[in-house]
Amino acid sequence: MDEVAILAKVSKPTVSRALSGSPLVNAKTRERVLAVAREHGYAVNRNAQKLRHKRTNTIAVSIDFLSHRQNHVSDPFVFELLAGVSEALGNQNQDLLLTAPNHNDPDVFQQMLLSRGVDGFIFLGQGHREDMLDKFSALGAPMVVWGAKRKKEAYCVIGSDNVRGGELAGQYLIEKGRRNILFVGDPSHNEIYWRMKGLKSSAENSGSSIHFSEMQLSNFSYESAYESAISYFSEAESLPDGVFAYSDTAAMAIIHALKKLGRRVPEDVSVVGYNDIPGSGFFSPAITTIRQETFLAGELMVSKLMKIIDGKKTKSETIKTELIIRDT
Amino acid sequence: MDEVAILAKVSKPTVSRALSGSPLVNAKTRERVLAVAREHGYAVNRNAQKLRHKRTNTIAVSIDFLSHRQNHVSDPFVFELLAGVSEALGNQNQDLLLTAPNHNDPDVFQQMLLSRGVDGFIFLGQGHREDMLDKFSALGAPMVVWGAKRKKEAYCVIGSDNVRGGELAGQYLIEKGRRNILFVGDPSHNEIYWRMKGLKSSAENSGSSIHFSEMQLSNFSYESAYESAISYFSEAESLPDGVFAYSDTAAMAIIHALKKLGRRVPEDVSVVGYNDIPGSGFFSPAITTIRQETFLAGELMVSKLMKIIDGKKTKSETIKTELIIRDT
DNA sequence: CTGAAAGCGCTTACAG
DNA sequence: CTGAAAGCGCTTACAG
Repeated sequence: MDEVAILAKVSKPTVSRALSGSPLVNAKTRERVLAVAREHGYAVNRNAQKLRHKRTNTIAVSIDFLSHRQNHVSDPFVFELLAGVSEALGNQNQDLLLTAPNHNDPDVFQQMLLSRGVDGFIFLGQGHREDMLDKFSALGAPMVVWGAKRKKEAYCVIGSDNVRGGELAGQYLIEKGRRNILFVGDPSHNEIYWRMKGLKSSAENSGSSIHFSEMQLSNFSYESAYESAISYFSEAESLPDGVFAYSDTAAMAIIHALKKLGRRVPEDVSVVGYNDIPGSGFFSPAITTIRQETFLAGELMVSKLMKIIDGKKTKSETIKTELIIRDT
Repeated sequence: MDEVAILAKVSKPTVSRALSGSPLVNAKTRERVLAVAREHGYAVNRNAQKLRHKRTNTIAVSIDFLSHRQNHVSDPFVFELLAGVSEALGNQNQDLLLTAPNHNDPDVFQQMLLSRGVDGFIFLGQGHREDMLDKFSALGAPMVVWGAKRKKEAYCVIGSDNVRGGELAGQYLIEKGRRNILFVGDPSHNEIYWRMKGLKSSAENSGSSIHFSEMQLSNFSYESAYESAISYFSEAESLPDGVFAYSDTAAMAIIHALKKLGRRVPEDVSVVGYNDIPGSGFFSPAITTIRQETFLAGELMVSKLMKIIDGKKTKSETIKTELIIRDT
C-alpha cells in the first residue's frame, strides 16, 4: 500500500479510502489510485484488515459428518444444502470456512470465535449434536442451525416443515388405501421425530384405523438402511403396505429390500421419501417424496445469521414443504 | 495477551513463546502462562498472527460446480472428495476456505492469493476449467488439482488412474462376451477422455472384433444422462450389449433408460460404472464399477500441496483403481 | 531463559 | 477532501 501511495502521490489513508470506496475522496484522486493499484496488481491484505476491523467476514460451516458412517456422506441432501449456503455467502461477500469433520466439541468452535477466526456459525444438521449446540449457543455465539426447532428456542433454527411433511406423506399413503404403515428413521433425531409425529397425526385425523409401526435406523447411509430393512422385515409379523422413509436414500434402500423379499412397489407397498434429491425421479420406480426448497434454505440461513451478527433479533423459520407424487 | 502477561507476571513475548510451544521458555513459566490463559479463556488472535507470519495456514478449495446443472451437484463423488480433503486439512491444522460456486475466473483466485487470504488452492475437478487452471498456475500459485494429467504438466494433478480404469471396464465387458460396446460420457473432460482411451485399448488388445460407439453427455447430472440416453437409444441403429459409463450416477441413469426400452440388465446388456459411490452396491441391479480410494486422495492432495507451498518439488500422481464386480 | 523495541499492513479518529 | 499519528494483536531479531 505504501508503494501505491507513493506512485499515486497521495498518503496511505487516501489509498485506503479510495480502495474501500469511501466518499471522502476526490473522484480524480480515486481514479488515479485505483489505476496504480490495478497496474501493480495490488490487493489489500485481508489479515491486516481483519485485525483492524471487528469483523472477519468469515462464517464457519460445520457439517454433521458423525451421523454418517465412516465420514462417508451418503445422502446428497446435505451437499445441496452446503452448495446453497456457499452461494449465499458468496453473494454477501462472506468467506466460508468449512470445519473439519472431526471437530465436534464446543471448545473447538469457541476457540474459532475467540481467536477472531470467524464471525458466526452455520451448523448443517443437528444430528446428535444437540447438547453440544445448546452448550455452544449458551456461550453467546452467533449461530444458525439447520434442523428442527427445540422445545425452548435456544438458537435460531431453519428447517423443513417436518410436521407438515409427515402429514403430507401420511395423507398420501392413506388415500392410496394403505392401513399398515411403517415409519423408517431414527426418531432420536429431532427432525425425524417431527416427521413421524406428522405421519401419526395424519393417521389419527383420517378416521380410518391405521396400524402403525416403526423401524429404527442407526445412521444415514444407504447401506445401513438396507441392512436394517432386510433384518427388520425378516423378523416382522406382517409386512407393511405403506412406508414413509425419512429420506429418499432410505426410501431407495427400503424399496430394494422389499423387492428382495418379493414385494412389489407400488402394487403391494406404497413408499414416500423425503428431500427430493436428484435421482429420486429417475430411480425405478420413481420415488414419491417431500420436497423442500434447498437453495432458498441456504439464503435464509445466511441472511438470518447476518442479522444475528449485527445484533438484530430473528426468529427460527420453517421452509415450505411439498408432496411430489411419482410412481411409488 | 497483555492481560495474560500481567497476570502471569511475564512479558508479552514470553506469553507468545509459551503459547506457541517454543523451547526457549522455562517449564514452570510456561505452565503458569498456560494456566492463566486457560483460566481467562484467552485465544491468540489468528489475524494478528497471520499478519506477522508469511503463512495463513488456510487452503482454498474450489468445487467444479459449473459442470453440474444449476449448481446442483448430483454426483456424490465430489462430496466424498471434499470430505477427504477436509479431514486431511484438519489433521494438518489448515483451515479450509470453500470458494463460492460462482467464482470461476483466475482473477478472483489470484486476488485471494495476493490479499494473503490463502496459502494455496485445491481444485476439485478440472471440468471445463482447464484454460482457467492453466492461466492461474502460470501466475505461480501453489495448487493441486483433482483430475487427469495434461500433455504438458503445468500443475500438480492427482487423479484416478483413468486409463487403467477404462481397461478394467473393457476387459470385464469383453470377458462377458460383449462385442457392441458403448461408452457414455463427455470426452472433452480430460478424465473421461482417458477412461474412454483405456476402454478402447482393451478392445484393441483383446483380439476380438469390437464394435465401439460413443454417447456424449453435456453435464454430470442424473437427469441429463437419462434424457440423453432415451433420445440416443431411440435413434441408434442397434442397442449396445455392453456399456461403460463415466460415473455410477450415469450408469444408474443408463440402466433405467435401457429398462424403459425393454432391455434387461445384465441379461441383455452389461454395464460398468465408475467411482463406486455409496449406493452403487444397493442399486438394483447392483452396479459393477471401478473404485478408487477417495479418502487417500484427499490426504495425498493435501500433502502434495503442503510440499508445493514449502517450495519443494512434487509430481502428479495417480490413485489406484480397482474393478468391483457386482450384478451388472 | 527473558524482555524492550520494532514492525507486519491496514484503518480510524483527529486536525486542518 | 487530505495527511500525520496512533494502534489493532501479534512475533521476531536483538541484547542481555
